[in-house]
Amino acid sequence: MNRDDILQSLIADNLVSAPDSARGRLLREAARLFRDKGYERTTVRDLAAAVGIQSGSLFHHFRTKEEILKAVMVETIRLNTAVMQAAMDAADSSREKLRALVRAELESINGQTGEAMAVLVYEWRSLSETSRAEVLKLRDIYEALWLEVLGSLKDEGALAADPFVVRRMLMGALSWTVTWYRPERGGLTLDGLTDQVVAMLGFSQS
Amino acid sequence: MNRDDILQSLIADNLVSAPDSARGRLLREAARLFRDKGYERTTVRDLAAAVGIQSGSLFHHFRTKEEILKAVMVETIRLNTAVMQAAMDAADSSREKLRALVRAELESINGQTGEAMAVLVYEWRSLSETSRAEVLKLRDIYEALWLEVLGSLKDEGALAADPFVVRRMLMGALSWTVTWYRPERGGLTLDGLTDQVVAMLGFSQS
DNA sequence: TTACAAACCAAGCGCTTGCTTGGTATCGTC
DNA sequence: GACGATACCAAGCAAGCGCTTGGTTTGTAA
Repeated sequence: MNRDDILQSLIADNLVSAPDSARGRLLREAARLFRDKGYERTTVRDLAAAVGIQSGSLFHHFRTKEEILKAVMVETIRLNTAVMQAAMDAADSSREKLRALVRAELESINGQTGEAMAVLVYEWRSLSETSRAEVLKLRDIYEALWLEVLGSLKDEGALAADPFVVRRMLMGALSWTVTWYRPERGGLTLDGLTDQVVAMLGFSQS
Repeated sequence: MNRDDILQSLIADNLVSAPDSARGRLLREAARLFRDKGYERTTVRDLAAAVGIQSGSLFHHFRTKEEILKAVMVETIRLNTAVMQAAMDAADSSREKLRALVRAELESINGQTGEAMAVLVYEWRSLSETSRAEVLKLRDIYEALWLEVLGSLKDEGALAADPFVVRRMLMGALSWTVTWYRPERGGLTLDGLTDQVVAMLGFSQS
């Protein structure tokens, strides 16, 4: 099951919006604007202009501006959790599973969902208390995948540090790539970057 | 030369403001507010109230709100560059230097300058183009320290991955600790966390 | 063709924002 | 004790903000 099949299945279950729907297009533009200018600096007029409607018309689709931010985050987490689950299932050994997770997360961050992932990392403070709790709950599922694999590696003696700490460190390190990694202008491919991360952790390549 | 001596010397050179001066107190409160609510969500009225003056009076000390943000960032970088330089100089081997840098950066992020460090990481988008260039230039000096040590480790065969990539990954990982590391409620001390990071990189403790 | 809901527009309201202005204490200095 | 600089207050302005409103167009299905 590849990335596109997963997306289609999530769309069918109404868990994420189709990219070519009105809602999907707005969320994509919103993610881009939120990442580039920040949530607060992005006005509802900016958002409306990006999809070619009047600012007031936005509120036919979403009740508040914050609801747009929340939707960007929720749909992104849903998609990426599913993608990473699939990537993990496809791998056999713990080492390969780790590599698959790293690779998948780098792809999420630096690929098509990159804008939304950056929003997820940098704009959580702009969420209301209740929305934040909702998003955090979804992220816990995501997090559990990592802890499972890192726990196995620890048990196998392949990992020296604490799985919990390593997961957090990796999350920071991988998220941060969005600020500097530019695959288009530079020799380092996504696979190459994955190799570097795995090597950094002291795992030789499989 | 300890942290306090370094601070005093920087104050004497007018490179950072004294913590008990009017300017210093404002910058400290600003860092706290910017971290907690974000730069955009923090109003000049919030800032003024935090130091007990009227909002208009702020503009006697700073020309614009953005100048406050920039000052927070610039002074923080100056202090931390000096602290890390000292930490590095005090260590002998490359491995010890790396440990000293990790430990010093974790202390910057999770200690007294933690609020300002978080601002540095999360609020750079709120800077104007020109201010951003200025701040980035200062950060390059900071960055060079790391590359020096990581380069040595690579030459010694102690590091498998590319120093440049490792530095970026470490920067992300260490910065990210600000979102989850809570020394006050949990067994992990700063030294313990430093151990974990060094272990994660495959270096045994010295 | 009719009926009705979804999608959108044009206009603007009420409020908050960063910042300005004119004036007033407070202070060290000669 | 007069003076100038520094630090501050009280009031408010112009602009921009999220969001509302009343009405019009578009799409869909009987």
